[in-house]
Amino acid sequence: MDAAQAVFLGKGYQLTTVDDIAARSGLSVGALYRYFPTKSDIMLTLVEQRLGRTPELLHRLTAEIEGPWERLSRCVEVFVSALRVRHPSTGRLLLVAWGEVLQDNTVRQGLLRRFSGLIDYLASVIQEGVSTGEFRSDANVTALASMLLSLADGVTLYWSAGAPEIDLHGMRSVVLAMLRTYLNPVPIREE
Amino acid sequence: MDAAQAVFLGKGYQLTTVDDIAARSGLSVGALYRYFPTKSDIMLTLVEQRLGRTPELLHRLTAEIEGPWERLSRCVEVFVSALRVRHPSTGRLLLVAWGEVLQDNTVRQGLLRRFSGLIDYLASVIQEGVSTGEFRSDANVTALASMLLSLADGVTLYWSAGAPEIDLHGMRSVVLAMLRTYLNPVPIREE
Amino acid sequence: MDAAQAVFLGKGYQLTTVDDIAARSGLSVGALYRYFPTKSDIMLTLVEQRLGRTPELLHRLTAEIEGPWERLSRCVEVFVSALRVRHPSTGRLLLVAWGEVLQDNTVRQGLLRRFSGLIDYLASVIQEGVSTGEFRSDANVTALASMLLSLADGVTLYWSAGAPEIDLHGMRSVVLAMLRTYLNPVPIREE
Amino acid sequence: MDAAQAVFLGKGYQLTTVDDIAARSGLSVGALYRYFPTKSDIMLTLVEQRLGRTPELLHRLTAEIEGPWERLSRCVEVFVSALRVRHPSTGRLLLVAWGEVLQDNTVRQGLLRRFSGLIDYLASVIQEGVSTGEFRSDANVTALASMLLSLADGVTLYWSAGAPEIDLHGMRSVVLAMLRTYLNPVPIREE
DNA sequence: TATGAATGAGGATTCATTCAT
DNA sequence: CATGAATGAATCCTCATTCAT
Repeated sequence: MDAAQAVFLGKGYQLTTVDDIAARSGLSVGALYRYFPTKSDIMLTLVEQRLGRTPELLHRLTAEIEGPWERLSRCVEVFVSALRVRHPSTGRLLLVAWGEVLQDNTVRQGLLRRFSGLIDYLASVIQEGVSTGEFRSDANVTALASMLLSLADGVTLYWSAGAPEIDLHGMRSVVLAMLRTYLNPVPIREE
Repeated sequence: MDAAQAVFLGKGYQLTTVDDIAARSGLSVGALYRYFPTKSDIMLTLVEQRLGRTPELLHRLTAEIEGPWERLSRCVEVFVSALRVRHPSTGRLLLVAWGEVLQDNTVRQGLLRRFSGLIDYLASVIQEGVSTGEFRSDANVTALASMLLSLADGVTLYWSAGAPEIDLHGMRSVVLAMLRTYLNPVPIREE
Repeated sequence: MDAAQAVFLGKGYQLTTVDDIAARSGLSVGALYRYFPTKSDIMLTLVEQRLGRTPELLHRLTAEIEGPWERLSRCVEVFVSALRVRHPSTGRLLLVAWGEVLQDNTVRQGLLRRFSGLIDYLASVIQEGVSTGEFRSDANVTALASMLLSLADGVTLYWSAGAPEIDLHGMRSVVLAMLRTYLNPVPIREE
Repeated sequence: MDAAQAVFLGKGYQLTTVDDIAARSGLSVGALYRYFPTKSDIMLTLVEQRLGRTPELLHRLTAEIEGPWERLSRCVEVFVSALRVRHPSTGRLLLVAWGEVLQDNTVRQGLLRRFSGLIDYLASVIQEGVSTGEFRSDANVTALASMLLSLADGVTLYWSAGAPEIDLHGMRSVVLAMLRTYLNPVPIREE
């Protein structure tokens, strides 16, 4: 049923009618309202299910990688492949959700929670590198993490809005290169 | 009159009524419709006036700086101070505009045009550095430019949505440091 | 089950949903519909059970009193104590029922039947007094009976709606005094 | 516009659609909502215009009559002729209003205000008779007034609901006779 | 026989847009 | 040129009633 996120992706939240969702889902309006007290709650649920779980998903997909650098670069990979292949619609959903941030506070909370969750995880990955001495010791861990996340979401927005110039692979290389030179001035070259 | 963008910033586009705008602007609804054929056009005009001019504004504020690195870092500075001090409401406007991307194609075009404009300028700045040999020669100029822009807009979104953890100054430092180490592996150290 | 009249008394007929009734009664909606074909029928049954039986109830409570005057004044007493102590909720139910009179013809019939029944009984009581010569011979029996009943229901309405100024006991005294002086100009004084 | 009370009288408040009112009034729904923020407010306005003014209307029609008894009996006359000839629809409106008492508190307040207003006036009329010695000195003025009013409204309800047995003229005579014998034990006989 | 999920017509309300004044 | 009342389609949500299990 939640797969009726399709409708949101097509027209955005406000232009989507509850009737649209009902039609698409095969349910009746009434049935829909049995499970979601409000149109807004459908959106919220979507935000929590599809977007709110991103932190733990990222964790699951990268936690077992050994070595902070490998894990960090894996995060970048995961992001790129999610955007392009795995969950392209999640990117569009993020776009829809951002659109509701000003008009719906629960959605806003949901997005901010996702933000915090991802920051925390990224920060922990970087912090580990710093602790083991693999990354430069003067790195501002939190700032770096929020930078990466803001970048990721900014890319997601443009990508999902269909910006033609976005060269995902080029950007991935640049980011990885920058991270490496910044975090690992010399040693990485030896490996 | 357009200063009635205030209303959009407060409630978002969809929740704002034409009457709201009229009331705030002191005009009558009828008068409003003399100048804008459609509610959507008010938004579009806003997007073009306030957001579409960003490229030339950035150009004006940084073009006279000498030296590619100085100019590039100046861009970062300009961005941070615009967000925090100069045009904080423009950040929120960007947020509102992103919200309409899926529902209003002209708004989408406006945003993408702004994107291209900014990319072009940033790319030209970087390209100059590469050409003069000040920046590493293998830099992917376009990818770097879109990375910076995506980052900037991602930060703008979270900042305008009120994400508490955003440490603008920390991020600025990190970005500058990363850019420097990446673009200028050795020479910068000599300066 | 019918004790779910409680819900009607709280919100009125229209604002009460069948689900409310089901919840309050402990039955399921389906079960409810096994016994009552329609929401309206629940109301109708209530009207008949609780309001329609008023005539025979009044009869039972006063028929054995000897003497027309005593019986008539007993009717007044019964009314007052029913309203205040015995069946205050029946008063509210009458209020609810009156509200449906225009929208539901069966309810209307029910109320009018109750009206006739009570008129008939009151008229018979008065008629007896006239026949035995205890009451003035020129009394308009029916008009007097409907007057008493209209008065009773008018009082019930205001009382059930929570009119603050209603002084039930004062009104009882006035009514009794008026009835006595009117029906029994002189003789009653001797008794 | 308010003449669209016709629709309420026909179907009752709840069964009447805002569209019904609009159609009947010749306005569009939107226009209706320019003047009344809510369906409920239409009703409330009706209650205040048509029912709330009853006290002052009664005052105007009877205040100039000389003599308390004449004025009191004039009140009864006015009531009867209003119900039968002058404002029969106001009677039905009262019926509709009573129906909303439990579901709409503002309507309830309106009715109670009307009640107080009428009580006050009737009480003042009676009190005058008591003061001049024309009425018995031990009369419970307030109780008598509320009795008369409850009676009037009770009659109105049954009359408006179409109770067939209601003999308005008979009741008027009975009430006047009762009032006279009660208030004026002896002197009236001289007239 | 009981359950309660499903139905979907219906209703109050909003709001972009028009147009007579 | 300005005004703001009027329009009415469109939308979210409710709830009496049904019916498969």
